[in-house]
Amino acid sequence: MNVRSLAKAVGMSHMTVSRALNGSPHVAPATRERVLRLAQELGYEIHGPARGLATGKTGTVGILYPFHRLREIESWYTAQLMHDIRISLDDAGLDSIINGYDTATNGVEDISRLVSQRKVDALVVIGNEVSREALDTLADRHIRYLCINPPNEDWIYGHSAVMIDQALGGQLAAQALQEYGCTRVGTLMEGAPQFSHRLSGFRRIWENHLHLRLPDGLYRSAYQTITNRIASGELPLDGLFVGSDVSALGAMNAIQDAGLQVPEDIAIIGFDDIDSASYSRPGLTTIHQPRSEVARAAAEWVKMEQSQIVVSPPLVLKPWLIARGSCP
Amino acid sequence: MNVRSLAKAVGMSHMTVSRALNGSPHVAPATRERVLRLAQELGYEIHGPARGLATGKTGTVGILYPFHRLREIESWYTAQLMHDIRISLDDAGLDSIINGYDTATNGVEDISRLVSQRKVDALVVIGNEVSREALDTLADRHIRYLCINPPNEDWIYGHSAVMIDQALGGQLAAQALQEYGCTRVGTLMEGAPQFSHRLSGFRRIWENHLHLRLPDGLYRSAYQTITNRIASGELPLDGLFVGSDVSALGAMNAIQDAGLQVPEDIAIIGFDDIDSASYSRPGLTTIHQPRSEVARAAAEWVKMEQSQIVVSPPLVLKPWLIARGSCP
DNA sequence: CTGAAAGCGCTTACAG
DNA sequence: CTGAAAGCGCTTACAG
Repeated sequence: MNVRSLAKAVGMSHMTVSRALNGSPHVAPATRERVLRLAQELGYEIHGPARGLATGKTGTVGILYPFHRLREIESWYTAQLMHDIRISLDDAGLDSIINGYDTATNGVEDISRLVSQRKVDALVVIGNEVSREALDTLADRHIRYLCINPPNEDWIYGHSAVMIDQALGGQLAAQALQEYGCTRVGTLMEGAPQFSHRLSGFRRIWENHLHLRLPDGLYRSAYQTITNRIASGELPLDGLFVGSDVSALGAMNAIQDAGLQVPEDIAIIGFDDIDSASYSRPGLTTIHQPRSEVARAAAEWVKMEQSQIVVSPPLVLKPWLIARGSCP
Repeated sequence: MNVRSLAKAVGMSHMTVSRALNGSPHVAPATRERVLRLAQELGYEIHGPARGLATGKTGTVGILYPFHRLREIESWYTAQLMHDIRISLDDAGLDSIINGYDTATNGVEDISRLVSQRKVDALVVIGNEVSREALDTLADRHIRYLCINPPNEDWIYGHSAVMIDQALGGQLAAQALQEYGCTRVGTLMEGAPQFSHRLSGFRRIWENHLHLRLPDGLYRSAYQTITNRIASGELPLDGLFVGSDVSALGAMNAIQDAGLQVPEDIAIIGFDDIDSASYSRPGLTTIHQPRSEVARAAAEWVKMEQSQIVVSPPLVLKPWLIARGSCP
């Protein structure tokens, strides 16, 4: 069943059928009606690749996230964010090819392949791990892309992006620990760029604090780091700001398993507000990243971008604090 | 840059170039070399839709999961399973379009659209929520599909499927509670088919038990149900088998928030073995579903299916118990 | 081992 | 408002 056989069934040329199917204004309303009804009855569905070949549009968007296959997708925040973006795109009538990119090589080929092969019309690139070179190359090749939560560096202002004010998030956490009456605070997080920004915001309030650096974002690394510190008596803190909720849960469990009380002995604040932040006991006080707003903005951009190439100025969204039991 | 311009650069017809690119044996090795090198240098990438139109293959697989947009993707198990499947397909050189299907309407159109539009070559349909009618229609239309964790009904044996022995999982949980010395046990889960099977396995060991039915798989429903029971003094149990880890975490928190001890007062066993089962305190004893094996089997099937349509007999994998602190 | 022809199912641009 | 021609970039036959 293709346009030609459908046209024969309707009794007109395949061009009229094509126009009717695509909602062209140059079709008599009665004609359109008949075409649509018969298409429905005969179960006609347009052939995507054929349309794609003729128009250059696929109706599909690529969603790329860090960590090709290097490690488990341990970041629930990313998983949930991708889901939100996919739903938003779906509402806009677009399908999503989801893929990972390798943060070790950060190869541009890896990232641009789906567009080069014309499997997608545009790219939504998630994560701080994307390199400036990769983005510049995408721009040079006139590839349509939107960065979600990209590096908060100055050069990002030349690219389309939706991002969260990471420094503000860190500052909110710092202010909260201050208000809770903490006197000796620490920070625990990876060294990647977004964490540096969270940290710099934190330092606007607390100039002096113990900083512990994590090798990665895994639960067990945070657990181990804190356990070791406590064992060697080197955790003289009453407040701890952790760079992600998963790490914060690891830290909180380590503290409790060592016989200390949260928040009585140490108050904890995480970052992300993933679902399980509310499943722990005590619940995890954390900095909420507005996921659905980000997703909505991404879908908006894709829709706009379909009519014209736009490099909109980066959209910066504000995070906020969610208070739960891990702080007094 | 298309095959023709590449052919001109190489100095031969576009057909030879096409053959070289596709690894046809009917090309002189030296010729192939030159073509591949120049393709690389000039940054030639094949045009996916064009190849798709000519061959009928897209190199893309659709992964469908339940709950189109009806509710949050609260099932981490499903999220992680999809990720595993995507990685396996990626290893096989296939891209993945990820989409949801609506379990309320269970419309076949909803599920078959990607294939009808030729956006994907095959479908991996996840979940117990798919209807027999939907699967039969897929078969009638000669659509290639594989069910992951489909209903454990007899009729599923006419379809390609990879599934987990749900009843065995329930039985393992029952045996464990028995070995731990529990005397009055209960079960807590939704009414959907896979849960019925888990329950039937459980009943092979325990004929008498309190059964509590959940309206859905959300954390808060389990939390609320248990909290209400305890408040009204109607939870005379020392062992509880919960149909999913998310619900089990809700139940465990409700029990602990009510001042009872896990596992001293009540032992708890969940189902799925999601990441956060090991983040809770105590850790959650649970039935492990072999996710990566399922993912690997799915990728195998897609590869086989590319050469021929096969309705392989359903593959049934065995779950096993993971002991953590929520049982004595 | 290599090439000229025809076609996959659509749409854009040009006629009427 | 409707139609005949040409083309999107590839590949599958069919020739040599």
